[in-house]
Amino acid sequence: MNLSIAEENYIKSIYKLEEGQEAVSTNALAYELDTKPASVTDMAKKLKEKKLIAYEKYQGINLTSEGKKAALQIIRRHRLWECFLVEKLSFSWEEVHELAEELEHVRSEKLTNRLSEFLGNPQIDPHGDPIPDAQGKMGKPRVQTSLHKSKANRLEVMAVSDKSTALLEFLNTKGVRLGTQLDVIERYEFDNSIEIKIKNQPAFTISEQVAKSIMVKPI
Amino acid sequence: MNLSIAEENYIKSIYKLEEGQEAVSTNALAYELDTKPASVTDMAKKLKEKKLIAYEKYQGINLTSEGKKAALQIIRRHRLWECFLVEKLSFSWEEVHELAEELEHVRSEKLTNRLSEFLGNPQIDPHGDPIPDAQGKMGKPRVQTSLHKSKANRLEVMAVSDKSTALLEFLNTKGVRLGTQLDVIERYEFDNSIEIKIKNQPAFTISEQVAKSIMVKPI
DNA sequence: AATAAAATTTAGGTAAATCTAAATAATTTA
DNA sequence: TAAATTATTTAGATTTACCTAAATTTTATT
Ligand SMILES: [Mn+2]
Ligand SMILES: [Mn+2]
Ligand SMILES: [Mn+2]
Ligand SMILES: [Mn+2]
Repeated sequence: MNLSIAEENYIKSIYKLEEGQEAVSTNALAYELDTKPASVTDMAKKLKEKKLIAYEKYQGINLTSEGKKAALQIIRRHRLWECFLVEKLSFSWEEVHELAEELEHVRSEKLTNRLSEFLGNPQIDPHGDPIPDAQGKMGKPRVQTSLHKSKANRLEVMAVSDKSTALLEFLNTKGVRLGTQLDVIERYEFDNSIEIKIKNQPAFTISEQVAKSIMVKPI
Repeated sequence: MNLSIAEENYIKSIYKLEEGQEAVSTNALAYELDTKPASVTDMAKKLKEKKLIAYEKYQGINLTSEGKKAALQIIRRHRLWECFLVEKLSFSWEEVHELAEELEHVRSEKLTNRLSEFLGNPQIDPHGDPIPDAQGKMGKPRVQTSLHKSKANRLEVMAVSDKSTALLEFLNTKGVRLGTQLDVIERYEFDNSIEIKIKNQPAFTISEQVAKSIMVKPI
């Protein structure tokens, strides 16, 4: 199955949006890919033709097992390149997503596997996301609780689900990175903002949106 | 100037074919890019519009200085990725050209310069070709003599100008690599084949075509 | 259940990068 | 130099991946 770059980007986005949901809507996919719903409908027909998705008019989209396999390969490449950029080329975690967005489209199993080996077969990427292995098997995300939902108050940062440069830069300035331990000082009901504190640093408040992006586990 | 992948491939090929020639012909470029002359004419109009080439109907193509600058950036990326693949991921010299053909299109100066640094700012790639620096300055190829033209008989292999997998694999089996020293045993006039010998190995004969691809310097 | 609103699809484009076949220009050969 | 050959360009399609505007279907709201 030879996929174009556009097709790969669709497959990857469908995989991401499918998580938890029963089907991916045309509008959601258009928003995720920064394109128009009409374009999504066009592509849906093509991907159905290629048996990568299940799709019926007005019924939303699901990956077939073929499609899932393809998605996992793309995600594997994306996350390995992110590791490479951070660990070997000293990029910061907010810089690597965009570059990996292009590097992920170089389709060579040999390259992918050699890269993985070169990096010591890493299990998680710079944002805390698990990396599928050569067979496409991916460890469950180690945490499924966001700081927003978490009940506990002594927490460790395990992953960041929003990869936007702006958010990751914000977290940099606040000293929040993977492995950071923090205490919840206060949860404000009226806007769901949270005041948190990292040892030896002044406390600060984050919005609901930020709290939803920070994945944590209780210490 | 934002170039598409197709435009970058054209620019790179024009740069390559321009060497020595006064202008690049439509047919030569079509052959190099494995496309049709009519497509080349179309693209020539577009690249002229973008001021990357000088082009008049029936007069052939030349890069402008803008175009040359672009070409050198692409070549820099191509050759740095080839180095990476060979030196860090243990690829063999015949495997890297195709992969670099894709990796070269990831346009990020920061990535390119970090990669160069990571590799120790290499000056030549795995095929013996010089790597342009960040400013686009490239050392003259260290040798311009092919084994075919060379007069001397004790020679060192400095580069291989044909990057086809088949030729490079052939050279592997014969023990010819960068730095290999060899003696010319005999030059056969009737077909321009050459019998050569590498120390401690049986002599063997190469065709004119192969001899033209091996760049050498006298020891 | 009827109507309004929202989501999705269809119809009919466009732009990029190709192609084939035909026309034209340049070059070579006789 | 006229004819033949070769090189190049033009004309007219095709495919991919988009788009806008209009039509249709689904879902939510009276
Ligand atoms: Mn991508
Ligand atoms: Mn990531
Ligand atoms: Mn290329
Ligand atoms: Mn090379």
